[in-house]
Amino acid sequence: MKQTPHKPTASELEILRVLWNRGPSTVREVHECLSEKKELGYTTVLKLLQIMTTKGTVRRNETQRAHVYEACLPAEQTKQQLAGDMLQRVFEGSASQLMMHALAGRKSSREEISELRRMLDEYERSRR
Amino acid sequence: MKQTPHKPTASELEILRVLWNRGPSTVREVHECLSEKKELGYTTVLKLLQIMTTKGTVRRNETQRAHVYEACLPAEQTKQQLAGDMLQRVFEGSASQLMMHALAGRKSSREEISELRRMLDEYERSRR
DNA sequence: TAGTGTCAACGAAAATCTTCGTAGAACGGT
DNA sequence: ACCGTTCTACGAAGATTTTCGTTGACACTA
Repeated sequence: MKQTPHKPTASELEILRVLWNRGPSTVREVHECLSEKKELGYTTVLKLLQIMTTKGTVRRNETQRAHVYEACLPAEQTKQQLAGDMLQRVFEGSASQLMMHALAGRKSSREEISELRRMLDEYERSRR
Repeated sequence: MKQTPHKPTASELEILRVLWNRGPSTVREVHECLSEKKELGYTTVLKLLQIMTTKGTVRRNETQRAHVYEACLPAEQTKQQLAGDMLQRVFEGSASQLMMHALAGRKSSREEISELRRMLDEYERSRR
């Protein structure tokens, strides 16, 4: 048994995002949500959710006929894990490197920049 | 034929990092470099490099008996692609979200914070 | 209660990734 | 010319991911 949370695959992440946005949902609900963006079979979503259940990524409530799925971990925690993982694997732990490459190749508004500064201030304040 | 560069897998990324650090290298050199960190067969590295060659991730010079491999794209470009990809897939394009999650769960030095500020200044300056 | 639609379970195919073993070519020394 | 070493090429096994089709349970309704 692995105790550390599994790193979600690309497809799993799409499903997690739906669950984080909508809260606990049935397969049908998740499927409808994803179908808006891309073609995808109902049973494909079902299977993914079943696999994620065995992995412990999501849990389900079976009291209703249509089982209700829910992410085990809050969005914050998983996102943090993903960002931290990339930070290490790609940028050798340098957050400024990560930011620089994330900002490069996209037009960031002045608002975005000030938002980043504000977050830095806040982080620094809370972090002492 | 896909024109857009392939997103490297985890193993491919490890190899790319060696090539970026060392510059053009033979299989043996890459293998020795990776072996320091983890157990890995020589032919495994060879195979990976052969696959990456067909994918167009690396190119090789065959004039020597031991072929010399080299990354096709500079580190900057690939890292930027990876960071941008995560930015979209995980953080819906919000750079400040990405930054906060990257910083969370690790003790960042004051130097790192000022480095981030400096980087923002520079980005803003160049960006006008 | 027979028909229609919804649902989970199962299995399985196809694609991709990861890892090596083996065979055979090329080379360097004796 | 022969032997051991260093290489590449080939193939293949096992794991994981992604995608569905099919089946049978369940439930609503006419």
